[in-house]
Amino acid sequence: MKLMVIDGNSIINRAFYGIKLLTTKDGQPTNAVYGFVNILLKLLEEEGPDALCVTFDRKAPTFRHLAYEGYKAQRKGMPEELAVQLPVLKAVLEAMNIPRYELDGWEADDLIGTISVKDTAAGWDTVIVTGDKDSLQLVTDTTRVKLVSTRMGQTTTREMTPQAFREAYGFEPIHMVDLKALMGDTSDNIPGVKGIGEKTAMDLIQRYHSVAAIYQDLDSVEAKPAVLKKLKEGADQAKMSYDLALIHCDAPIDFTPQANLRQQPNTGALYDLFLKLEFNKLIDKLGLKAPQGEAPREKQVTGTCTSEVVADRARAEELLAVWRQQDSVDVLALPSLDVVAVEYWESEKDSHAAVLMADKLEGYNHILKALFAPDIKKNTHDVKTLLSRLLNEGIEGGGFVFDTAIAAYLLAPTDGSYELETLGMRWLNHEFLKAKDTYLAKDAFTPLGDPGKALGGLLSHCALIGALKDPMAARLSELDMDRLYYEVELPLCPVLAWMEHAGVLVDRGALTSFGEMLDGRIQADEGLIYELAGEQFNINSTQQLGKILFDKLGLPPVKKTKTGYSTNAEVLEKLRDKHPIVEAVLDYRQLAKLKSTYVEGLTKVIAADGRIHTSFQNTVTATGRLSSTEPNLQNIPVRTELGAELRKMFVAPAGKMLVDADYSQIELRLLAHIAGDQHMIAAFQSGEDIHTVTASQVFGVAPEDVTHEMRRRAKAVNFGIVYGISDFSLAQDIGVTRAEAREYMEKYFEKYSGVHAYMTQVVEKAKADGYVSTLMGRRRWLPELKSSNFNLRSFGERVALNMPIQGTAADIIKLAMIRVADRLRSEGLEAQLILQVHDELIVECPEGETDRVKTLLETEMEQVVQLALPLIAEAHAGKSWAQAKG
DNA sequence: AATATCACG
DNA sequence: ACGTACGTGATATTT
Repeated sequence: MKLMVIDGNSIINRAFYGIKLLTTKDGQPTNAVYGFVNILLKLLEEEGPDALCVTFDRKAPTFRHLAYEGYKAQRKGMPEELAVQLPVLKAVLEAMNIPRYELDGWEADDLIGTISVKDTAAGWDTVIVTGDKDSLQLVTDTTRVKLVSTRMGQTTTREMTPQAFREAYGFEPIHMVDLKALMGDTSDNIPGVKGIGEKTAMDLIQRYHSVAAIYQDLDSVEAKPAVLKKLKEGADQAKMSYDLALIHCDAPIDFTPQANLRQQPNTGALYDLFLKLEFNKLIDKLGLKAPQGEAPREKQVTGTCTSEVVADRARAEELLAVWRQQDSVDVLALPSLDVVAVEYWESEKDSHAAVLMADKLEGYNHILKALFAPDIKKNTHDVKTLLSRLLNEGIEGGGFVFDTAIAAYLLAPTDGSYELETLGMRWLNHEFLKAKDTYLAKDAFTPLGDPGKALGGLLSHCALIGALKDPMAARLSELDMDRLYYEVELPLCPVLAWMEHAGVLVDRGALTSFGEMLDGRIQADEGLIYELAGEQFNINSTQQLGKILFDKLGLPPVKKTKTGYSTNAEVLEKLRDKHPIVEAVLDYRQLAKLKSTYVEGLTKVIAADGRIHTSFQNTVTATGRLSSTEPNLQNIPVRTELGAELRKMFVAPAGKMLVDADYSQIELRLLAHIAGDQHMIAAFQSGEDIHTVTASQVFGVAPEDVTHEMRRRAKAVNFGIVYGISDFSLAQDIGVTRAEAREYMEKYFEKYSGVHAYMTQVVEKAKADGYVSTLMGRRRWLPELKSSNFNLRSFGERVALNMPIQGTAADIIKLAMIRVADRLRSEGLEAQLILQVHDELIVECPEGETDRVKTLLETEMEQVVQLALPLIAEAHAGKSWAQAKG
């Protein structure tokens, strides 16, 4: 029979430091508990013990840095985020019916020792699970130690049996105490003998086995005179350290292994706990169910839902008429649009769902057109994607009044994914089938799949949209995001869908020949690099490149990454003069990037119409910006001459033009406005170049005497401020000393005192409120600000500075897009918005509309909001993106 | 799946 | 004393 005893404090510590900080949606940290439970489950599977228990420290401080207050024995220096998780872990253990041992005045180690001794006496084997090496002294033929370490979420264990121990240390496990007595252990506050380190101590214990043996006849000990002297002087320290290191196996606890036999967990209690902790994966993995007796909202969500598969045209028309009378109906469609579920609520409780299927309905396309017309008000999940797909089928959808995906995004913009089943869990405490297992499964609605199950999933998710709408809408109102939601985010969706549908024309031939030119130059670089390196290798492998540059050619490594040498452009730039290969690698890198990411990447996604149709993501960024995927058209090169060539490949079709309008310095202007800084506002109102004005202030010279270098540095300061800069990073960025950088910043804050005041005030307010927000009320929650981790907290502070600015710029251009699209349409222009690049809009229009479009863009972009200073947008037209960029 | 790099605002 | 700028996405390599 086998008992597993876990060192609770040690393992929760390892879990805490080994797993990145996780929190629930209200900011409660959970990573240590999560890690502990996972380690526990893994070990149970690995060992399959017959009995199981966990021990915890309750020991008064031995030394200075341990604090003690009643039962809450807590190491001083134990971060708050970890301390609050201890009681949670204990509650989880209780729900799992795992016995716990803790005793005032005793450390977890002592309890473990006592338990292992009693275990052995009872004829049981013991497995000790801990992260600390102290317990190794307990290893015997019947007691093993599993040493656990957790890094980057990965847990590894090392098994210590007597043999393994002897191989590792060269003496018996019991003499671990003696080793510690000599060498000490800072983490446990064991002083050891002054001046004796690991090497000397190991050597002594390997030869003499114990402290007692060494001190019994110190004169006969063979060692360097210096060591002997230290031993002699440290006799008291050795004795005391021995006592400290020795695990006491006589704790007064009532223990029999039989009392710790494995028990089934209390699944109801565990479910409740894990739900609160948002351990949804664990709930799934353990197959936990809600406790009996309360069926949370189940009735309301799925209980009285009747459903039908619409079989004929007449019935469809009948339903369409009913839906037109509803305040709103819930709609959920497959990506193919071949199956669409529509549900409406006949009363508070009763809902009816209809399923439209392409292969069961004549005139299906016509019915979809009617359903998605504006006179039927609809709620759905991810309306932008739906509208985009509808456009591909020739249907212009409208009448969408609520989108659960966008609502979830505005309420928690850092969550990253907003799957319906996850929202169901978060908002309704109810577990739903997963989309991927049902209606989005492979072959879901074909006989190859499980059509019944697919339909069930689709209907429950459709009903879920309806159930989520009210609580989410209420929350949006509560947080003052009504206008942002209903007047910005929702109306932007059709605009984005149209942009995706329109796409941008690409000159495939030009792209191909550009690629061929690159190929030639890449091969030349390759040859040169191999020759200079004296061998062939994979230049794309940073590891192989590092070996060549720093090992073989002996260049000085500038920086390390966690896997080896850093070889990034910043490093290579510093090594440019040291060896001709460096320049060749830099050139190769640039060319390879252009070839693989842009020439090849873009060629792959040119559609049949010769155009590229990106996807704009509107529920991704933490600040409210859009992002662009498959392909990303928001990072097409422009900064280098060669890269900018690519923009010549984005063209207007015959008879049309591209018009590109971008905001001038929108983020700095917003900083001036939000901070209410009179000097910066005045600087912008004067119409002078802002970086030159800043340079003249910081360097104390007249604007006309500002040199190119001064302007460059001032520009870096301006940008840095928006990002929450430090003098260190500014110095690094512009290549001056830290002191100089600090001086620039001081001068800057002297002049722009409003900006300085804003920077301190916004962080303070964020700490008090727990969030920051933009001009239009977009929020980002900042639990990081409460962290005891300096880096994390500092990050939170920088985000608090930056998000209101970047986010307000995002709000503004989104509203501008809606206005521009509205006006283009209402004025009967053929012009079409096709791209957005954060502060830049691109329109394709007939040549004859060019001037009107330029003016329209500039006006709408500038007039979106009235600030304490003007917003400036400038438009240019051309036959290609390169030309239109101005 | 994680890491390093580099393209953009 | 800490460790060092905000927000994205794609590619290639390595595990």
